[in-house]
Amino acid sequence: MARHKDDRKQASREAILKRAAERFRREGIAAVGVRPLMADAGLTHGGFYAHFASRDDLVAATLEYASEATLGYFREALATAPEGQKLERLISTYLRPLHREHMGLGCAVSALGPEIARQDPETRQRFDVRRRGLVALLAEHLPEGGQPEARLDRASIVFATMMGTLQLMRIETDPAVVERLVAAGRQAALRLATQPWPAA
Amino acid sequence: MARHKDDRKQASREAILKRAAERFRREGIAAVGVRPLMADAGLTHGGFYAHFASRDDLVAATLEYASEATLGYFREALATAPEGQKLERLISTYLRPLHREHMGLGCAVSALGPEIARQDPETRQRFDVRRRGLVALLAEHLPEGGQPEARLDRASIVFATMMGTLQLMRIETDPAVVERLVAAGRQAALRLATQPWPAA
DNA sequence: TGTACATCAGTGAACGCGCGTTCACTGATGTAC
DNA sequence: TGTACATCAGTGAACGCGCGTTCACTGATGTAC
Repeated sequence: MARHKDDRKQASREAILKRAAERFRREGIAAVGVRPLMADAGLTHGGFYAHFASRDDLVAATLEYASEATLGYFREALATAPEGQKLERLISTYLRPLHREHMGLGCAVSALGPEIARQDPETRQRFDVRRRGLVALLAEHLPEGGQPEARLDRASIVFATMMGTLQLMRIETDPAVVERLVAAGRQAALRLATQPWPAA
Repeated sequence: MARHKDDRKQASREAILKRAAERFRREGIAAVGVRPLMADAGLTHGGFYAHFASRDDLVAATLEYASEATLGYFREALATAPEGQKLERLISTYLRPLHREHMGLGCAVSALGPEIARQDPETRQRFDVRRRGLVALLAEHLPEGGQPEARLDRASIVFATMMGTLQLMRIETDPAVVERLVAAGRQAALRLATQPWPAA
């Protein structure tokens, strides 16, 4: 059994993924090269291919890794929220100034949405499993009633509202407008989540 | 007077901007080089610097150009809509399957949001003038009443909802889900735009 | 109208550089006896 | 326990390539007389 060896290899892989997840989100997928990334992880570039088949393979793995981490973060935020305030907690955790600033540690869709849309369908599907996880988390805390599919649609739109608002906050340069966007976005998300949803 | 000469130069500049606006939106800003872009415009790469001080200068000019075009497109769509249906027209023009497919010709925020957020403040501000134009267009067709600032905040959130939904539609690979997102997104945008907006 | 000259958008070779990927190697660790 | 051997993550030089930018040039157009 080569247990310790495998552990060390796994630790290197984790280090690479962690740095990639942060830098891709902060600088954009296209802006981060294999060499600087490996240097960040304390390795040299040649070793990269012991962990990933190609840079594209890394991109897919990193999108999974980042969204898995975000999902975990929101699960934790929910766990510490008092009953009856879970939805509000979810919304105000997502839509806050801190999330605007720390692009490298936040929601991958808000940091990379269009770049993800340009990936091949397989990569998008692997990623989308986690995004659906976050939407499902939202759906669980919507008021009860309605068909499950309709609840998921609704949760998707609440997510779209928060995510879209966060992106606008990041483009905006005026701090006063950013604050107004946070407030208006939270309110809108809460309204969409809780108010009756008429038939189309 | 070197009128004709200036006209020709202006035509070249336009050709470059037009191709850049399309390719940046479709492939991402970082993915399009000066050389292939100039070839697309029927020129060789050396001439680029007769028109732009640098690639960054082109990026800023292109973002203005693309968003100006989108703004014009929506103004036209509004002009042909019957009175009383302008808001619906605006929403269903933005949020439709065609817009999902033609990333290269659509809203720059939906195609490049996070990449725009990474530009320097000056570029973002130049761009934001046009984005505000689109939001103002929305604000004009919100139900009357309320303070102008509050109306703009509201219009911004309606825009964020549509834009966020469009991005999710582009990540989604299942056509059935895409259709559900269009329907739910339109409904949510309309609700946010027309229903009473309680104080925060 | 015809000729000499000036302008300058556009050309394409060349610059240094970083990219993704390959590959012969090294050296620490784990296995066999 | 001690020694010989196998494994394989990690190293770093090298590959061909495209990048943004510069620059000496060309050649079509516009001006001057």
